[in-house]
Amino acid sequence: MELGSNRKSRMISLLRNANVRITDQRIALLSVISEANDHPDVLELQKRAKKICPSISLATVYRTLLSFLESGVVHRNSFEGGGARYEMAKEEHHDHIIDVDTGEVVEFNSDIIENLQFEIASKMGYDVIHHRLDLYCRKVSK
Amino acid sequence: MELGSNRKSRMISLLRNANVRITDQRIALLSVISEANDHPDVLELQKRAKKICPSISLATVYRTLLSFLESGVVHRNSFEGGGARYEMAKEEHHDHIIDVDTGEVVEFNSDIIENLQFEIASKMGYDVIHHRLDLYCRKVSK
DNA sequence: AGAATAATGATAATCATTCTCAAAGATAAG
DNA sequence: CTTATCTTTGAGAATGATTATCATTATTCT
Repeated sequence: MELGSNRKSRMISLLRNANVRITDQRIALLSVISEANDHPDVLELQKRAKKICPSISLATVYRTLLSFLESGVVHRNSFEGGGARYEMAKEEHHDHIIDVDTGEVVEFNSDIIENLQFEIASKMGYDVIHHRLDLYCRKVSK
Repeated sequence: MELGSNRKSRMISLLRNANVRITDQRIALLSVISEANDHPDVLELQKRAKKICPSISLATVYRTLLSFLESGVVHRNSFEGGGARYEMAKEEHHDHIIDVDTGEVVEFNSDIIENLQFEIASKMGYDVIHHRLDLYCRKVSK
């Protein structure tokens, strides 16, 4: 599979900003993550990246995800059962509903909850560095 | 170390309720967990249980924790970094503040947040099966 | 282009956890 | 209290996810 040169140059400039070398595997992975609207795990990301860069190894996927994580480009979600799942970092924080039957993930956010968290932590003498709210749910049978 | 017979018989009756055979390792583990007011991991639990039942193996700790988990006697917390940490199940749900510097865990609860969660899930067509809210925090430097 | 430096692929190592199975222990019936 | 039955245990192997190692290859700088 070929990557549109428009998309490709967007990936390259993102990588330049992150101050890392431009490689085919990084372009492929970044492209795949930014294209995804689900929350794929490492194996799924490798599978998708291979369509663009067939040689990409699992080690490189892990390494690259870690560096993306550290530079704040992606977020890592460690839900119960199975490995970590990744998504593009977004401006506003959000939380997750995980469908316990299908593994599907949907996002939501609540400023009220968010503010209550900071209030509670503050009252107890803490600054919140980061936080996670996961709702393991089942679809309501109508 | 010897277990007071008072404590011991309390453990035994808890185990009888759970409908499992009474063994020294189960008595030891249950005693250690119900005594703990921190959130120990598996290795720490084995270490503490060994003081009461020196022969207890890691496999048995894992197995027993799983059975306690399934019968609802304990809760398992999978915080970031490191293995799962356990605590006695309590009547009311609570959430956790994890000190990112020390690993120390403190509990809190907020009915308002709790209710908002259910409301949000419901609005999106889901029933909440279980949920977790973890605040990774740092102590405010005064 | 060539030297310097960083990234890659393959695989070994690590860590947490679960599985396997023979031996030991607990429970139930006589 | 002894035997027969069925469960649990301990030791170590197996698994799954992730990270480390290292020689080879690719990227960047001059």
